[in-house]
Amino acid sequence: MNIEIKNKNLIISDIKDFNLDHIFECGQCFRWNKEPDGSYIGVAMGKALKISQTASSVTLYDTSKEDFENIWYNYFDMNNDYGIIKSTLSSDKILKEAISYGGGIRILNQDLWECVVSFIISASNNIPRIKKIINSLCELYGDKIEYLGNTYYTFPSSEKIYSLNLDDLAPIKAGFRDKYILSAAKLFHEGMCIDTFKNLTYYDAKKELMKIKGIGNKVADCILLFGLSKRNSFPIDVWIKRVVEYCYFTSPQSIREIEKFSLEKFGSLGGYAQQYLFFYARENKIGL
DNA sequence: CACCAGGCAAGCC
DNA sequence: GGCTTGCATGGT
Repeated sequence: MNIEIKNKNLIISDIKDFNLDHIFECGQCFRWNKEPDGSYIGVAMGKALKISQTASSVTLYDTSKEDFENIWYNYFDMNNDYGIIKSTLSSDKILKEAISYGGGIRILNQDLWECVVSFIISASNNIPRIKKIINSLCELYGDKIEYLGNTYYTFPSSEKIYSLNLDDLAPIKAGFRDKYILSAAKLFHEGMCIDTFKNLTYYDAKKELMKIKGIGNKVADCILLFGLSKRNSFPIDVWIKRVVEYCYFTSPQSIREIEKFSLEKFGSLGGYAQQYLFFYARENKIGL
């Protein structure tokens, strides 16, 4: 990986296993949008960013070396060798096939609080509407950012949301999930934070997360994977259930069975496997 | 009109 | 433990 600054833009050359469409369309994040020119603009970790890619390089617009090193390097999981992960998973025929479509996926290291709220909103919902609800929440209660001549909004802090009530949240149209968002804000107000989970095992961290109303088995797994770097986590949603049943079984399976399957098959790489399979299924490569 | 969408909580057995 | 039902809202 090679870095240079040119006209305030930060350009990365010699970067492998990195594809913006794969990264942003594999269901792990909700605040990145594709522009007509193929670039993406999003807000994360309190910063706005436009990012584009050619065959040989990635450009982060109007971005300092400090922001790259302090924020985006870790956010895009650049200190992680996906070549090894992919070759290990490719010993499985199905995964090898899935990786041939989504080989540029990277698991983003996202903000814990944003993950908690975003995946509470994701329950029994569809991705376009999840994005819409989160965007409304940010426009209403986030902080303004000016970037490249446009206005963007940060994800509102837990304290900001703690100061709100159900009527305040009504405009974002979160439906029955609004009260769960407030319950999460209450626990964070009472001290829950990234350090709460620092030394916990996957299972204990999951139990802790599920103290929040609105966080069950699947939502907890998403937060563990994207917000707490628990890469063995294998979130099982309707898509993953379908693709696993279709590719590895001949009949419907319980969630328990699929969890057991993931643990035995993918082990500590479960999270990566889940992302490749999700992208594979969503891109409709197997007619699900 | 019914049915579904990255599920979950509560209530039942 | 596992199974069923109601839940807000918007799209097909």
